[in-house]
Amino acid sequence: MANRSDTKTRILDAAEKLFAERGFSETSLRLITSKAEVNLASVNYHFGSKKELIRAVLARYLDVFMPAASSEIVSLQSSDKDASLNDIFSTLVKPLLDLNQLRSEGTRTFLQLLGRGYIESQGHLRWFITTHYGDHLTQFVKAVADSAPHIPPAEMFWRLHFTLGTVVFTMASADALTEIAAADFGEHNDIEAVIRKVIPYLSAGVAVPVTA
Amino acid sequence: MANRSDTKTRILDAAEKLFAERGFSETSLRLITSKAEVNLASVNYHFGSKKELIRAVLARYLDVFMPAASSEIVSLQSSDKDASLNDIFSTLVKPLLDLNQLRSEGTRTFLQLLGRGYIESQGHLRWFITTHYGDHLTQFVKAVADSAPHIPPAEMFWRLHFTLGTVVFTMASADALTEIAAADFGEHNDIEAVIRKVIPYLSAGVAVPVTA
DNA sequence: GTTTAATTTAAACAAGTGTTTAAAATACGG
DNA sequence: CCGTATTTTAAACACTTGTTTAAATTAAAC
Repeated sequence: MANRSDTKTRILDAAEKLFAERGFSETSLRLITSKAEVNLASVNYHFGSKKELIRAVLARYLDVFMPAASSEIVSLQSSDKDASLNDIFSTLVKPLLDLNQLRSEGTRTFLQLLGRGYIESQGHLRWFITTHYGDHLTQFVKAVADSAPHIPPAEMFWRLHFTLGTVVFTMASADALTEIAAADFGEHNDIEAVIRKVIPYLSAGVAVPVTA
Repeated sequence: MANRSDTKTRILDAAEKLFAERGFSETSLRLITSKAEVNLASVNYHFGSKKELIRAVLARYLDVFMPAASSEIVSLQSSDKDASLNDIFSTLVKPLLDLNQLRSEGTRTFLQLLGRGYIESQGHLRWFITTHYGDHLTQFVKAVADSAPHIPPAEMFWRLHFTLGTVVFTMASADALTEIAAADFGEHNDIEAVIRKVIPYLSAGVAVPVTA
C-alpha cells in the first residue's frame, strides 16, 4: 500500500491528532493505526514502543517551537531591556501561530499535546522535555523573573506553575470551551483569540505584589 | 471479615486516596479492593459500577463542601455589599480547610479529586456535578461577576475557566510542587499555604482590565 | 432454631491493551 | 535480474481491565 517511509509520517499525523483530542493513555495503538491506515505492528517497528511514539510526536513540534521561541526572546531582550511581562508572554505568540504553517491546526494541536503531556506524565515525558529542552526553559524563566524583580524566587516558582496550570488546562479543554463560548455568547474564537485572552490574565497574576 | 456496611466505607476510603493520587482511569478496581482488603466483586455489589463509585467518592465531599461554601458566601454578601474578589475567593478557605476534620488530608484529597475529575471527565462527572450542585455554582459565579462588574460576561467566562485551570492543575500536582519548593527554596508549605498563595494570583488575573 | 434475606467469596467471562513472531511482500544495490 | 535488506502483514501472545455468576457465608426475622 502506502509508499515506504510515508508510513512513519502517517502514524505521527494520526497519533498527534488523537493524542491531542483524547489524551495518551486513552488512545490505543489500534485506533491510531486504523486511522492512519497502516498495520498495527508498524508502530513498534518504526518507533519501538508507544512511549517512544509519544515522545516522537512531541519532539516533532518542540524541535521547531523551542528554538523559534528562544530566538524571539533573545531579540526582544536586545531591543528592549525593560520588557514587560506582557511583552515576554506575547513573544511566544508568533512561534506558536507559526506552527499552523507546519501542519493544519498545528498551534492548537501542539498546545493540547503539551497540556496532555503535563497532565498525564508519569515522569518519562517530564524527563524527556527537561533534558532535551531545559536550556530553553531556563532562559524563558529567567526572562520572566527579570521583568518582575519585585517577586521573590520562591514566590515566582509558584506563580509560574500557576501559569503553567492555566495554559495547560485551558488548552486541553480548548475545544469544549470555544464551543460553549460560541453557544452561550455568540463568540467564535480560534486558538489565537484564546491565546490573546489568556496573556493579560497570566501577566497580572504573575506580577501582582506579594501580600504581607 | 470486616463487619457489614463497613465494607462500603473501606472501599470509599481506599478509592478516594488512590483516585486523588493517580487519577480515575489509572486506578483499577483490583488495586482499590486490595488496599481496602475487601473482595473485588463488592464494588459492583455496593456501587453498581466504577463510574458510580467515582461519583460516590466525589459526592461524599461535595455534599459537605458545597452547602458550607454557599452559606459562607451568603453571609459575606449580607455583611459586606462591596466585597472584593479576594474576599470572595478567601470565603472558600474555611469550608475547604474544614474538610480536614472530615477526614485526614481531606482538603488536599478533595481538591485533587476535583482536579482529576475536571481533567479526566468524559462528560459523566461534569454532568453529575452541574446537575447536583449547579445552583451553588451559579451562585458563586454571580458573586464573582458582581464584584468585578467591569468585566463583560463573555470575558468573565474565559477568566473563570482560566481560574479553574490554575486551581485544578495546582492541586493535582500539589504533592510534587511542595516537594520541589521544599528542596529548592527550603519552603515547607502545607495545602493551606498553597491556597493562600494562589488567591491573590487568581484575583489579579480575573480583575485585570480588558485591553482594547 | 429455622427460614429468609443480605452480603461475601472465588472463579470465570468478554473485551481490550501493548508487544512479539515469523512469513509474505516490497524495495534496493550490484 | 538476482540476492539481500527493508518493510508490511496477519496472527498470536501475555496481560490487564470492569463485570457477572453462582455457591458459600453471615446476619436478621420470626
